Amino acid sequence: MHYWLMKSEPDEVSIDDVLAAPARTVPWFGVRNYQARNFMRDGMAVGDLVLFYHSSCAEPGIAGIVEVVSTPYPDATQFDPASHYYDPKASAEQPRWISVDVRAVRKTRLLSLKELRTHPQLEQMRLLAKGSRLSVMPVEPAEWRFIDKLLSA
DNA sequence: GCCAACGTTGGC
DNA sequence: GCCAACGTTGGC
Repeated sequence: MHYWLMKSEPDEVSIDDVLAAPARTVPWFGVRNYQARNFMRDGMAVGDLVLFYHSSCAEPGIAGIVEVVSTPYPDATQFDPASHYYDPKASAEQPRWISVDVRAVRKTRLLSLKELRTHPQLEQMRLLAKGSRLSVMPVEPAEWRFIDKLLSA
């Protein structure tokens, strides 16, 4: 059982969109960074819990919790020339990028980036590291427990 | 729109 | 394999 944080632009896919999807489940597609991909490919398992983070928006922060409900499979958008995420170097025989399906567990209050930065207990969070741009990253169990407490309070 | 930080590309 | 140029991310 591992904990993760994944970033999504709410204009593309928000926590409300996940809640509104059939079976509250959506494919997580569009990851185009090798480090993020490797976390998904090598580290994620069905049942892992994920902080759903809204990025590139007015109030960036944690907006919900989702759960990994599939093993990794090829991201379909890499094969689609019409897609923003098309990758001409990927082929069906040699896919380069993967997706996992995630299901909404719950929407939370918005725990903003600003608030996250105020807690010394979270100083070491990868998300808060200078220059951190990963869209998929692990969360330490102690960090998860602390954040879970903040979200329940 | 700015810009810091980081990743990728491609010539050599 | 180096590294300059370029592209992207993402907060502000």
